[in-house]
Amino acid sequence: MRFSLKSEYALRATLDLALQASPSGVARTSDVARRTGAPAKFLETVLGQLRRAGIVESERGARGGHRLALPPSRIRAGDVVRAVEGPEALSVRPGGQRPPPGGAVASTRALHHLWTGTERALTASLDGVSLEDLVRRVQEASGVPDFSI
Amino acid sequence: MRFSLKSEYALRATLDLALQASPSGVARTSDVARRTGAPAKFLETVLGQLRRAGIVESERGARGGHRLALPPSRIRAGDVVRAVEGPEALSVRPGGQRPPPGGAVASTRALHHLWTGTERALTASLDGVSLEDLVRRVQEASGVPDFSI
DNA sequence: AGTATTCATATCTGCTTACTAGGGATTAAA
DNA sequence: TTTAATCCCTAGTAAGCAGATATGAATACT
Repeated sequence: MRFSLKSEYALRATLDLALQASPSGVARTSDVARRTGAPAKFLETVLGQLRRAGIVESERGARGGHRLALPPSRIRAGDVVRAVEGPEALSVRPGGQRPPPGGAVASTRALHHLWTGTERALTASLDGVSLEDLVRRVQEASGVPDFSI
Repeated sequence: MRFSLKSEYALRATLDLALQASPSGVARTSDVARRTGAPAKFLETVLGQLRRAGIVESERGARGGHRLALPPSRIRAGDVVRAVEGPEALSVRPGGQRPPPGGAVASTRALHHLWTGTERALTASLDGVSLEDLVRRVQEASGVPDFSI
């Protein structure tokens, strides 16, 4: 049930762009890659997905790069994850949209609620945190060691 | 981020055993398989994992089969999932136990909180529902069509 | 023109999921 | 003793996903 590293890279990258925060400036993929620890070539495709999702925007050519397309307060962690993992990223229900096998109607229906509740909990957790919240966390953490982990 | 069908089968199977509820009786794997829609041979290994986890117990030989090893009120959905998927089943943090790449310390730490909170939400959701709750749901559902889906 | 950068697509290796198949050993009821 | 069942192990397979890597085209600054 792990999220993929791709989600982690996407979150680190958007958080990195939020922290750089030169308002009109863009950051090169290679720099973001270095700062976030993501493989540069892999991050390139990740940033492409984020762009097509409208979360970042890019400038091409020499001096090109990426910047956030929205204020950090309007980008939720869930948005970033869905952008790179697809709209079903937060669906936990096993087997996808497969129809339940004939005999198991009653128990399948009872379990339906379980999965729905789980999905809601997951969504609430990731959509309850914005990039702005994460930026604040990073700023609070610098200088003040965090022992609450 | 889906749970595997194995988890679904394990939950259907334990729920099935809870519903059969002939107190000292056991149910054959083939019968459970038929009622839950799980492939019989696959379910055999699933029930083996549940037995080794202490959630079901078995009797061998003719007239053998499985029954719950605990009262339904003491078996949580999360227990069943962990039994078949391993103790890390509810960890969502990407990349497993890999140490964070050097450059990304600040953002990695901020994201650590995000994943921890998400994990807590997931765990709370699955450990907040017992087999007894699910049995009640099934019983309420029989006769009373459920439109809250 | 030359260089730096993003953009698009394709490819690759290894791992996991969800099975299917088969068979031998053990246990217990009839 | 026969039969019915769990237990345990091996093996294989088709499909998809994870985590990259490769190549080249398009674009823009100098």
